[in-house]
Amino acid sequence: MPRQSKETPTDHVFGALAHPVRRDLLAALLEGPQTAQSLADRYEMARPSVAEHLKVLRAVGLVAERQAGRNRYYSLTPEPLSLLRAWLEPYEQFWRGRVSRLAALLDESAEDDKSSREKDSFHD
Amino acid sequence: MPRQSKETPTDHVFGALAHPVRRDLLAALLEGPQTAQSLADRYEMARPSVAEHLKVLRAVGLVAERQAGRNRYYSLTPEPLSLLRAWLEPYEQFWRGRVSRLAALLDESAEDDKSSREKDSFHD
DNA sequence: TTGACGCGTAGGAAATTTCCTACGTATCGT
DNA sequence: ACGATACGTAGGAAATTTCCTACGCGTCAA
Repeated sequence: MPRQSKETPTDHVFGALAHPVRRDLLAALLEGPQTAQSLADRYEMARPSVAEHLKVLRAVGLVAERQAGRNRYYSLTPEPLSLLRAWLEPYEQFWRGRVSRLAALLDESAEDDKSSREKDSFHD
Repeated sequence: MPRQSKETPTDHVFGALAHPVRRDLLAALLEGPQTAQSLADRYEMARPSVAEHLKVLRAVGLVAERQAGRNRYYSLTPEPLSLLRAWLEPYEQFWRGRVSRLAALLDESAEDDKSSREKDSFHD
């Protein structure tokens, strides 16, 4: 059964980044535009396989192509990664909340717990 | 062929986040600790399947378990997401660089490089 | 033009992932 | 103690992903 047709752009970005080879390709493109062949040589992978991965990256807008004669250069267009940053935000907020709550707890317990020297853990 | 045993913690985090259900589970845990059963009901999925996903999340440290009698509560521990933020950084830097380079280009006409074979310029 | 080269995609085999039911273990209420 | 409940995991079927070779199209250099 197909998963669902209810995928958001963020879902697609996560899907594109899910594969290590695709992340490696993005990292390689940080150095500048490359052809599929040069990328394939670099990763000891057949060119068509690299092309397939690049197609996935292009579908989510992480990569752009520029035709130059019979060569085709792929370049990095990292804008969609902002979706990833946006996805991250609630969790960082959660994390900050947890930390500050923990700090408050430590503060209180430091006042209440002057006599105790043991390393009591409070997560169990 | 198994891909490789050379996976970094960042690779594992990306792998854990690759599946929409697992991202949904994390989102649900933002509201507080939950049992596998309540999460399963919420997503119309069998409990063992949810348990499997939670196992993956736990393996990368995104989720913690707390036993309470015969119930087991899963809670969010988003620290590993900092790896994701770190991964993001070079791309944001790249993006900022591109923007400022474009601004510079608009400001002044640049000199020609020594690329003699072909014209190689940004046509944007 | 012709032949060599770079390219994307089709088609399919192999590996992986996902999700279920069935089971065994531990805990709660009576 | 006893049954009901919550849990994790095993085992396997189905879907998906990944990667290759083979092919056809367009481009460069003569």
